[in-house]
Amino acid sequence: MKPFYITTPIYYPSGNPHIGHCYTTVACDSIARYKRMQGYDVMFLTGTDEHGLKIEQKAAEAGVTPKEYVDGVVETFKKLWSFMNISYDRYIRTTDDYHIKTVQTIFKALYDKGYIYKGEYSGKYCTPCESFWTQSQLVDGKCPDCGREVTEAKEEAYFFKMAPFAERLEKLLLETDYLRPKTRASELVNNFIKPGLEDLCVSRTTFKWGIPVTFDDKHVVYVWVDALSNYISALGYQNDAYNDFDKFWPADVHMVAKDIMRFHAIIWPAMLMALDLPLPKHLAVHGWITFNGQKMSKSIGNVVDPFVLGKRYGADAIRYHILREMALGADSSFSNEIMINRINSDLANGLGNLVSRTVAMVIKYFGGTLPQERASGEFDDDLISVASGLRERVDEYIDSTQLNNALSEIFKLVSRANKYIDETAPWILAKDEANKPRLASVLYNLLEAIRIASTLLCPFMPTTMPEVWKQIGAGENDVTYENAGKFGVLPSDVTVQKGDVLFPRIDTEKEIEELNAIIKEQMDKAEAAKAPEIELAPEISIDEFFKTELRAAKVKECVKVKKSKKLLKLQLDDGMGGRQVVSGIAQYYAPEDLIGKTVVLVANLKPVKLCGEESFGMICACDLPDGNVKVVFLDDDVPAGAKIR
RNA sequence: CGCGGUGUGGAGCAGCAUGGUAGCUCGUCGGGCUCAUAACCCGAAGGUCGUUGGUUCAAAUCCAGCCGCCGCAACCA
Repeated sequence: MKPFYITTPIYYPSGNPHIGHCYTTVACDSIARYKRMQGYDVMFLTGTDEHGLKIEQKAAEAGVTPKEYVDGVVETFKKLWSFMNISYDRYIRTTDDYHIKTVQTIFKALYDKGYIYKGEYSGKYCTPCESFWTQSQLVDGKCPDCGREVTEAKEEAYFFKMAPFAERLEKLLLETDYLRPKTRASELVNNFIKPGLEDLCVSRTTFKWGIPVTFDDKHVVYVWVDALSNYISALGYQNDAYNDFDKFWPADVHMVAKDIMRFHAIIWPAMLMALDLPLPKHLAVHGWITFNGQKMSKSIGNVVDPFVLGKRYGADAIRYHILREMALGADSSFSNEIMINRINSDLANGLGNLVSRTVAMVIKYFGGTLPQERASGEFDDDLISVASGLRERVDEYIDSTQLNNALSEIFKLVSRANKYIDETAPWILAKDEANKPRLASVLYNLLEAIRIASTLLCPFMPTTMPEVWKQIGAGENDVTYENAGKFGVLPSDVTVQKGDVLFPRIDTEKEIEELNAIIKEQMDKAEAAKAPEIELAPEISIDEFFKTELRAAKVKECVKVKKSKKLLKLQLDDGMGGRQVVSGIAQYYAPEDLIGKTVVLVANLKPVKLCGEESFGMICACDLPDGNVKVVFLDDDVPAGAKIR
């Protein structure tokens, strides 16, 4: 049997899984099931990436050890996967012993080969939090966690050399079909490879919740080497837990969402190159599921809980919806309306109703068992050709990871079958005993179309399709991949069975109302949860306050900084000869809104250069809860330069 | 002039590497049918394919400029 290896990313369990995790996993699951059906020996891997500072902190907040904390979240992930009927073959946790062993071995090997070296990591450091932050992580130039001052600091760290792989990476991205869709390849090359790849910091000394570096116990392995290696450690690379590496590596498909594309398109291949291992065949990148056009975010509270939806409409309906809506690469917008419409029109009205009316007719006209006599007729050929060519077309879409198109192709057959009923009008045939052979033929053809469609749909909706088979009288041997390519497989005296409604039609208005109520409740909760999080910065003395010199200033001129989206350049009359300030408020104020206004200037701030423009100080503004920003305006009779205290 | 994507009937999308009657799903309206989950089938309305100019017998499709939106990079409110 030919091997087939497919992976989801390992998810970061800093919170519970949402519909986005669900999408990647369901997509991989459908491909894995399809490949198994085709006869491949499939390895489908998913798991969790359990180390890092954030987990350490989350655990501390909850008052448990990091391991206890992740154990809990992992439980929830596994519950969801079982609920969504995910058929993973292996679940890797980066806290598993064998994975730790592999990571340590890899780290050492890269060090011995000279690809990892000891250097210094410099950045902004918050002493109380013992954390390094990058410039962009800082909030108001302060520690994003505690709001205190950060200092320029250096720490010892290990680095992974990226430069040696630049050329090969560029080729991989531009000249092979590794990246799917390929449209983003040039973006990656232009932004990261051409300017020169920076060496990657691969160890930390500032937190402990990670895999120790064997030859330097101050250090733990930082995310890259730890997390990405899961794809090979899970096969037993450099460990004794499994022995599947030779069989399954290189992977056929790594599927990831676009936010971690970079790591899988650049860092992971570079690591493999350094280890002299073959590269994975494909990296399939999908977009985000946006909610009513907005990015889903826990803080907004619009995160869609797959449990809630699944319980209402069934796991298969959710699986179908997200797979059918999501095109490779592009974002897809999720809304309750779209989902309910989709479920109603495709599953209830299309497929479910087709099965229901066909089975009902076999029972009504033949007591449930078709007679042997047949008569073919008009319209048969077209239906049969659509049905028997379907498997081949679906295969192609699966192999290019276009699941939405695969589904749409299958539903063309469903539509064709519904039309065939109208064309042949079985209820009229039934009126004349002489037409019984023709009638039997029509119904048989319908059952066959349903058999083929449902066989090919089974990887996508594994719970419901067996129920379809029961109703149309298809046995286990009738619904194989092999038979999905043939017409005329069911026995000619097939017996059908009336069953439950497969996909109940959803009352759109009522459901939307109820779902909106749930969403609103969630958002309120998120809002409420936010409130207690407001923490004041540590107390300061009045002397410390006076270190900040606030002065009134008049806005004389104001223009947008061309190169940036957020910055405005202001010329201020500060009563001291004037100065230039650059302020990040272009998204909230047009330049003309500010000219002539009196604002609060922080006058003794260290000058900085932003997007090439020098800024001498800053102007004060308020953050609003909705994310908006309001500049603090003074009465216009306050003279420029007046000191504020 | 940082990099890239995108702009097609009310909504969501396909078509664009190989120019030649603008297509699909949903929605709307009209009709048909009654086997079926008020489902199914047929038909119609609705688009100067962001904008300007160019190439061409012919452009949604090729070229150039402009505008809008999105993402990455950048970015102290």
